[in-house]
Amino acid sequence: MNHWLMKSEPDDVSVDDVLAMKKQTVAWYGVRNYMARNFMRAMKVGDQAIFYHSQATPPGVAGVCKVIKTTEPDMSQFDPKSKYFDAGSKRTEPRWDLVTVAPVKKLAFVSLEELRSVPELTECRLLAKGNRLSVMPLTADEFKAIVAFSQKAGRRG
DNA sequence: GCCAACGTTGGC
DNA sequence: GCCAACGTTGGC
Repeated sequence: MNHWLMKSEPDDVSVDDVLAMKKQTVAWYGVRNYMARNFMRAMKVGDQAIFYHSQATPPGVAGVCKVIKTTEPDMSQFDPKSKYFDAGSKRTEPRWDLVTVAPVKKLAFVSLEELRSVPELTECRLLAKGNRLSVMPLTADEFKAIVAFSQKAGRRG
């Protein structure tokens, strides 16, 4: 099983629904970066992903989800009304894919600032200056360290 | 709102 | 194929 970190903006309603466990599944549409897309293509059913909120105050991790369906074409790329529309993508040769995820658990929130204090994460791309990648792999150690830090933070209150 | 980082585009 | 200009992301 592989581990991942997936970013979303918290004003994306479907994402809040996941964290609130209101939705059973969420199609992870809107990824428009080739590297992030390629990481999604490498995902397998059962892989777990840390749920990260970017553009939030503060930004940080808020939950764990798992892949329940591997990549398929992201249909929003063909919708001229969508902000994710890509005029250059052909239906016969879709450029962008999505995976479908389901919530596993909500985590006690860990801010980006706190993540910087986790020793296992010093090499993690998430913490690199200027990082913009919205989907990235984590090592098992990095994944475990984030969850453990959150559990510690949760007990601390 | 600002700015650093960096991916993408387009002229050549 | 290079690279400058441009656009977007994301932290602050």
